[in-house]
Amino acid sequence: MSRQPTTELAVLGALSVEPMSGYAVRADITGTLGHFWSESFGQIYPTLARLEAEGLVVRDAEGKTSGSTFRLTPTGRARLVDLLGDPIAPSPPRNGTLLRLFFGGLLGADACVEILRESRARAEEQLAMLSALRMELEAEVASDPDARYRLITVLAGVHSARAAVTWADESLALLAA
Amino acid sequence: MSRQPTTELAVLGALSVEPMSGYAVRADITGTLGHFWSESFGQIYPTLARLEAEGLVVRDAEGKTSGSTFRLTPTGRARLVDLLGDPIAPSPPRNGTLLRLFFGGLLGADACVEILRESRARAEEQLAMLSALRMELEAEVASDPDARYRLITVLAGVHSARAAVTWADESLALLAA
DNA sequence: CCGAGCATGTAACACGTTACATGATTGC
DNA sequence: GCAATCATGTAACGTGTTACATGCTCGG
Repeated sequence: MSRQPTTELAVLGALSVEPMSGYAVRADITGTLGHFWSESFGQIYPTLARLEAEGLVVRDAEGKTSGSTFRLTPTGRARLVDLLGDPIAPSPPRNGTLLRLFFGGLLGADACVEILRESRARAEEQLAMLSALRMELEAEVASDPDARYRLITVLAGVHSARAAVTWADESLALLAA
Repeated sequence: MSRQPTTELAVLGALSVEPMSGYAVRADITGTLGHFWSESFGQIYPTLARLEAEGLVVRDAEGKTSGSTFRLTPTGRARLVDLLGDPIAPSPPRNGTLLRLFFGGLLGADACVEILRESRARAEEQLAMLSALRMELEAEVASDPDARYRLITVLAGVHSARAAVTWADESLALLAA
């Protein structure tokens, strides 16, 4: 495996919006990309250090008061565009819920019903949250065409959550029959 | 992290259907659970060795002719049911395609359209494959009620693929506007 | 006899999380 | 003053993949 710079991509992407501290990068990623991406500090700080060493970001140290602010260099921005151009190998699927349901015969119908109900509830929550986000973004698109890209990622979540709800319902009906 | 025995679960599950070699376990997982699970040899063989040491599986060595066959012991089966009972922590989401699209403004609309078209094509393929599987399983359910559980996992894939197709279409329309 | 597929395993590596350690700043 | 949050980092660990090494068997 010739190295898959997904964390690097996420970090550079976050910094492309505006310069910020490592801590803020993490907050930004959990907040804004939260429904389809995640990073931990243990990844972010080493990555930032490496990016700094490679000249893709610079650190504006503000004395010793608060932490430093990382800013994308022109090289860094170019690198980001490069990375966005490369296709990302899809990660092998690993869905623990489906794995359990597949062997549902050993577990019993009641337990499976429970699993499905939980899945449905989680999906419904997601759906509500993302639907709200979707409306916000749809309003934003009028003034900022680039908001469409953010809207697209939210739409993916909406469709996926909706599918999960109808799947759970259909499956529950199947087990009830 | 108190250890997440997902591989163990998958291996025990595969062996619960019928005894087989490690090689066959891998083939079974890629074939039958392929659309929502994956394991590599590097995981399977060490796991089998450990399970054997713990007395959860036994190895029926057939001389030196072909490889050995692994069989679930009663303890192993009990352990499988145990594992199926435990809730599985959902893995943090990491969707590379959405990550790229989120920063689509830097990449350009044409490239994003290309990404969406590819996603759509992949989803359509999946949909065709799983729809066929679905029909097979629906026929099977009449004679074997336990086939419902396998059907449920296929339905999940069908719904998810369908959602992916409509999402891609909607997003393409958004970028065309 | 030779190549394809069956079969088993190991070693190196990549990736990611959790837990820990440490300290500054800010609002109550 | 104290708690919460901002901020930076490291170390240990778990988990998973890829690549390599090795040998058998069976059909053509």
